Amino acid sequence: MTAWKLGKGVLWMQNKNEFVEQLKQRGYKLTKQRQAILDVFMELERPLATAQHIFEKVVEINPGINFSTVYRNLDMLVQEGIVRKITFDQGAAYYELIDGGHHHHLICKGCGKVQCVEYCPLGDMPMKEGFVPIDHSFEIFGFCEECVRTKLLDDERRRERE
Amino acid sequence: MTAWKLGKGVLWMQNKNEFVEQLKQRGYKLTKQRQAILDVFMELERPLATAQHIFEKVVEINPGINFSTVYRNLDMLVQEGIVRKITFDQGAAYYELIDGGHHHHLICKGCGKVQCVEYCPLGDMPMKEGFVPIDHSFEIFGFCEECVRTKLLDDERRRERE
DNA sequence: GCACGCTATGCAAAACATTCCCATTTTATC
DNA sequence: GATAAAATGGGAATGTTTTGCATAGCGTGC
Repeated sequence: MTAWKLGKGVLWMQNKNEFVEQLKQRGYKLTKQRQAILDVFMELERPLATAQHIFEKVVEINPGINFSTVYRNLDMLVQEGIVRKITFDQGAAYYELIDGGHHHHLICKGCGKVQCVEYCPLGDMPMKEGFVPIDHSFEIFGFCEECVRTKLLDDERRRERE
Repeated sequence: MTAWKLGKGVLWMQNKNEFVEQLKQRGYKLTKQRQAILDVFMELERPLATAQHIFEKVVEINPGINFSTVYRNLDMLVQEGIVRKITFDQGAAYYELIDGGHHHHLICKGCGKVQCVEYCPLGDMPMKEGFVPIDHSFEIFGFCEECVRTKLLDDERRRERE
């Protein structure tokens, strides 16, 4: 239901209103900053974004917004189950909208491209007796088709040189 | 083959020598600091440890060691395929010995206890055409048996109070 | 429309993990 | 023991995230 999945403008706004209603009902105030952050999430061209990335986008809509505000609202959105926070490298955390769909990611070590996969391992996994799973992470790192081609070419050139 | 898995003292040292040989062969020098770090890894009581945790343990063996040295050697061990680095929360990264076995983790959100699971989802997952997987992460968060009991009791008490 | 209470924001500083630089020390080799 | 190369210690720098506090802005009741 976000840009990179459906690309249907109408739905976004519908969803934004839903979100706004949810937030109001839970006692949150609707500030310009929050709206800007939600807007940015709705229009992300890639599934995952860092706080930095989101901040940069939000600044375009609402110049003068502070980084703390972005972080505070990201935390809030995570708390409220609207956004998922995932970390897979030592650097910055990534955030993504939870728009009904649960999915995992193929992450290219070459170009950084992220693709979503529908398969979820939790069903196939024999759960340990007594352990109650709440959440899980599953990310696959490797090389996408284009990068494999590039890499193979590079390796070939390197061998020629040596 | 580490303490928390087999608990057989003899094996550790055997393995340490193996490691040391491997490192020497690859052109690394055997410093006191490196030995201390390896020793610490062999004796970890839990599978996952942060750089901070490792540093603290190493200091006991080799006081005066610097944090940079620990980080540099952790990087080296990861590079050489002796240690795996995993990140699942925004804080510090975790390190674990790769002692032949590939496994994933059940991480308790209550007490922080980490249990290893042998199941690996990569085989069951239909891989996207053209993508070449190199590495992956799969961590399950939830509550362990003890914490579930505690949590259930807590919830009960809370309901009684309200 | 206005005042009020509470929440959210901006700002600056702190906290934290990690990396980098460089002078000095240590290791392996001869 | 001398030497070259590699590793270390120390401290500063970096990048991300959190925090405290004064001020501003939102939503509610009048």
